[in-house]
Amino acid sequence: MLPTEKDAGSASMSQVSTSTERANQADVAYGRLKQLILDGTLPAGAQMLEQEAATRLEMSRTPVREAMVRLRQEGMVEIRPRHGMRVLPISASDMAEIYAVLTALEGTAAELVAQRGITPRQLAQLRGAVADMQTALERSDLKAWAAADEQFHLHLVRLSGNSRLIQMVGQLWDQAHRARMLTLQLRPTPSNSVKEHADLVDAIAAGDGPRARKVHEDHRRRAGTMLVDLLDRLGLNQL
Amino acid sequence: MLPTEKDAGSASMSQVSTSTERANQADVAYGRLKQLILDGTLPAGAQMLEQEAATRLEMSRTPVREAMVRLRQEGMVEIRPRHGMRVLPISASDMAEIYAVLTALEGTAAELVAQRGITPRQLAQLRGAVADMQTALERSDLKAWAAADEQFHLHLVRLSGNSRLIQMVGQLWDQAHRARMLTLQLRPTPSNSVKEHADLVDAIAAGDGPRARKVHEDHRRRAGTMLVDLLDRLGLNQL
DNA sequence: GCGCGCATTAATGAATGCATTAATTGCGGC
DNA sequence: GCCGCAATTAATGCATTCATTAATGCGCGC
Repeated sequence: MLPTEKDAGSASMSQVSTSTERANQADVAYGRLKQLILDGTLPAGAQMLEQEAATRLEMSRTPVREAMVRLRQEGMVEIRPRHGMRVLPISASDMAEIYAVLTALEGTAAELVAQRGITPRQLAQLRGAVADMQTALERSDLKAWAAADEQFHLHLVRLSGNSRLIQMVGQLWDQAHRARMLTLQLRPTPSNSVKEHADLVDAIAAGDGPRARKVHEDHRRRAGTMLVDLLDRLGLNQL
Repeated sequence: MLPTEKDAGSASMSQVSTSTERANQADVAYGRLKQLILDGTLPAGAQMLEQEAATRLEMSRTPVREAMVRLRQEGMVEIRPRHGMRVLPISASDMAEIYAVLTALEGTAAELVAQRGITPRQLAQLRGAVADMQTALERSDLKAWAAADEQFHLHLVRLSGNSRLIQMVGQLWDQAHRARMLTLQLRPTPSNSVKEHADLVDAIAAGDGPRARKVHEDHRRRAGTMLVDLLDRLGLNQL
């Protein structure tokens, strides 16, 4: 399940029907609603009734409801009878929670990748993403940096080969996505980013699982702490 | 969200309607179907059509379908058009995957608990579960041991206070539950179990986060390895 | 203006109906 | 008996309908 164009900008690993790749209406609704949330069209706290969504997506309420149930299970929305779905805001404490779990999961992913070993092509992919990050920073293009950063992490987690870990990480990314994008221009320049990622790639290339894990956990922990402090300092509680 | 009687034997943190605690039919269907899976009534590979489930649960297909979608998202079943839902079997490699993620998450939970500190009452709860495990082992009652073990882990993860971590761990527990129960009488006597859990409680009581994490990760890693080896050795691939 | 009670409205959960089509069955030919 | 094809059946996805009831609006009294 690779991201399609529909998922551009998102690390979501959408679940689709098992038997065929023909998208049913529920899948369409899920993808469309999720996109609205991830790209900020539906901001934190926004509500949308089943019938509104159905009208907007030009389908009946049945597939829309299924989509909303799925989004609820992913922690993206809450569903309140007579109020439809409401996009769950992300507070600083949510972010702390997300990053605590992400640190554990991605650290494990890094360790698994190092243990499994990595092909030259895969290594080139990771190094390529690091190079993209460097290029972006030289141009002071934070947006491109974020995209390259995301690409790096996506490759990394995928390489772990643990489907459950991949799914869970994807879910957390989606929950944090909007807040990360909204704070992108507010955060300090990630000047150590390139070095940290490169160190991780080195540890992986050396097959050093414990080191890869530590390097990556430290990286994720620092990023999380930075974001949480930023949200706290700016009093941003509903992103 | 505490386990209700309906969830006895399961660590599932079921998601219910937000606004009221009045269970709607979809919630009922979800709980009932999940119970059938967890208690082995619906074994690995078992299929159940929407209409069969609807008939059995004495409701229409609509809430049944929602329940199946939720179970699918939790990794408990797959849904194949015209074949209904099928209970996903757990293989040795699935178990390896589950335990790799559980080790990461529960290790983090242990660290969080130690960092947050713990009340005397909470400490007594954990020690109580350890004592229950000891009592069960003295009686060679593996079933009681498993229940006490599960209670310990449930307390531990809850005490982390990280709702996302709690939900994810619960999901993995549910996926592994049937396989763990089915192999309970096949596995070696968990003779180090009491000591390992007691060591963990000591680390937590001492507020030693890194130590708690390490003790618990080692514990979980060993348990996972033991189970995976057991499944491999016995050629059990569809539990 | 405010609060309360009643009437009305609308959103949902669930049931039902329908169109689509995958799966099964039956038949004929070899 | 086996295979292929056509007909039939049945499971699903989806749309529509209906009953329930929470939410809203309105009117009245203070």
